Amino acid sequence: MNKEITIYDIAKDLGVSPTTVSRALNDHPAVNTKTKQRIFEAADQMGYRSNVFASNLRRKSTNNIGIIVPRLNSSFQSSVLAGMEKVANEAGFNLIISQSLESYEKEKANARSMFNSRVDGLLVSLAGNTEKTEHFQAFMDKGIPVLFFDRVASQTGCTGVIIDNRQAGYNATKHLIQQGCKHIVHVLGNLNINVYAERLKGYKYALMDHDIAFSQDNVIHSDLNEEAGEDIAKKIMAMKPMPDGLFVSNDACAASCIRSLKQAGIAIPGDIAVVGFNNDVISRLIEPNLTTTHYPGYEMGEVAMKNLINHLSDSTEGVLQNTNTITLRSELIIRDSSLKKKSEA
Amino acid sequence: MNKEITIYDIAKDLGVSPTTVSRALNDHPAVNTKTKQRIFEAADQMGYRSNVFASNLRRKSTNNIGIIVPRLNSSFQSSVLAGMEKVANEAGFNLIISQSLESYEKEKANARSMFNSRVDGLLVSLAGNTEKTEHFQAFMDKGIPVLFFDRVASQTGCTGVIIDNRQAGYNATKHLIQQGCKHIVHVLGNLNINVYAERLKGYKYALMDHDIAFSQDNVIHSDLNEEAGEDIAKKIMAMKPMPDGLFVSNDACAASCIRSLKQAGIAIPGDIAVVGFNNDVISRLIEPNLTTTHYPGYEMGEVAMKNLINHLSDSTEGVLQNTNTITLRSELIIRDSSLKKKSEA
DNA sequence: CTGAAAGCGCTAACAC
DNA sequence: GTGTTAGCGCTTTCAG
Repeated sequence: MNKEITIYDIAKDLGVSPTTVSRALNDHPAVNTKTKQRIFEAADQMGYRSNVFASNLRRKSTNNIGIIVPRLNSSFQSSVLAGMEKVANEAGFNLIISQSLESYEKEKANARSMFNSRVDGLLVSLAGNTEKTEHFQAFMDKGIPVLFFDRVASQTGCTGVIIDNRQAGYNATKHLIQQGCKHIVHVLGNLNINVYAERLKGYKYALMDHDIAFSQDNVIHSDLNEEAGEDIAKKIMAMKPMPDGLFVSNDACAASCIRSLKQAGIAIPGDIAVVGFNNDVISRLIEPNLTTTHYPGYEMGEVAMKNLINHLSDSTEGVLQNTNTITLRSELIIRDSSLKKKSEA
Repeated sequence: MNKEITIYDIAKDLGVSPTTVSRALNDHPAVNTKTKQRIFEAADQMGYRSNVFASNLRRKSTNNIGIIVPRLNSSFQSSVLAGMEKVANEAGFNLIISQSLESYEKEKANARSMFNSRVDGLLVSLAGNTEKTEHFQAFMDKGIPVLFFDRVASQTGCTGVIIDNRQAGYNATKHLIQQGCKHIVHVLGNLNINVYAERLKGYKYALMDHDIAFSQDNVIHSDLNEEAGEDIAKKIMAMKPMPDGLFVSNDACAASCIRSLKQAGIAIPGDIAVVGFNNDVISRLIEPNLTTTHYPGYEMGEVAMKNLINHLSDSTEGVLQNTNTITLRSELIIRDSSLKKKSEA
């Protein structure tokens, strides 16, 4: 393993001081263009690579941004990550990514590790059972920006990038009502997660605004995964007056639910109109095509990362901190799975 | 922003030397248990956090592993990442992740950046248009292990974790033949990518072994995404004797293709039997359910990461380098989309 | 425009 | 079992 070459080697070789080399390599303006040129060439030719640690150690800043997501293998989350990576990469930041697997304990451990790795900023989408956010306090105390996306913590003073889940839930429900549904079941995930809690509110409000009584019996809690779809279908078929509308907080689950219902001979949307959430690929392929809410994952990633990086590079620290919430546009996409009437909503 | 506290502070506070503190914190055996205890308590109470850079600078090793994938927002890749993250996290490594967006140039830039970040090891799934692998030479020269997964470079001496794509292609094709198909079209991606090249070989061999003539006209090159499915459907319907079998190298694309064909009134599998690849969620939801090859993404991630970490911790450097290829089991999952006969293959 | 010198916080010899 | 010392490679005053 041949030895790493340092700015000292270059300096010696060229008969200048290490300081000058350092400055040249960092494109400092106060260095003669010619000297710079020579230094760059030498560095290149000698196979020099900067030692990030020495530099970090001195500057007390990494170029690393930490990201904690509930799961990496989720189509929504991976879109978000893709958007984040693009922006970060272009701005010269590295991404350190970890997953909480929906566990508060793991999230805490990951946050700790990010903290020790001295990330310049942190982007978080909270785990399902996270209730407190003390594990991010250390970051705030040190002035390291923490920004939440999608699954946000409202208590903290941190910025969050979200969609208006309440409105989206409202719109989805209203659409079903307008299609003539009177008895609408809502399937959702952990209510601890703002996303589901808000959609539920939207669902309730929409019912209320259209004089339909809300009943806890029409709310089904679920893991919202593929397997859960079957259970949900069973539950629905077991309901005494079978519902005529179904609003599931996730496309994959809605799709698997539709499959089970169809297998049992129930017509979609004839017997039950179904609305999903996320606008996953699957919503366009299942039959009938699934009405859903377009959820801009990639853009959310871009916006969150841009915002974080702005915070970092903004010398007037804290000024932008006032931005509390950035809400992205989401949109109900109406397809066949919910169209009982020919007229669109 | 309050000052960071260091081992010196702890040392002073406790009247011991920084060395002892350092040793204690690293759980060095040659430190009195009592002293250790005291140091841990002090560290905890003073809010100490280790400075990774100083440590890295000294030790000349990070605990970072770099990962370069073609795209983050791919269901297969995100499964792989999830598997990798799990293993790495448990072993105390951080993941620095970037995407090449299928571009050789970006892959090169990302590799360079990983190199400068001094990752301890690198995991790569190659971009579509990557033909040379010189950009990883720097790693090899420095003895930094590079391990490829899924999309591997055969030329290098690096280990690769893959599935037997040729065999999988062979099995898929053979299955179609056994279902009575005589005219089978194969849809694939960039032939530059081993994965597609190998599957094509498998397809050819299967035809040959069953005395069906191979024709270039039956091979369709595609981006294999959702939109491409429609084009493919058009192309197929335009073929003079319409094919009776279709082997698409990706589920999402196969599914969208099935949808288009069905819309045009073509019966699946009656008129055309279809086989996909990947065992994506979608294969279980499309109608008819899609015959496909189970592609163990999560396991691939786990295996690749475990292997890399073994390389790293193995003091007998290079010994395990001899492992050239690790092949995971993949398996044809037969569903309705290809079942022309009642008897299974 | 350039350089000398100090130090970021940690660890690894080497001593005791 | 503990301490002394030196130095990892860089950046940053401060002084020319």
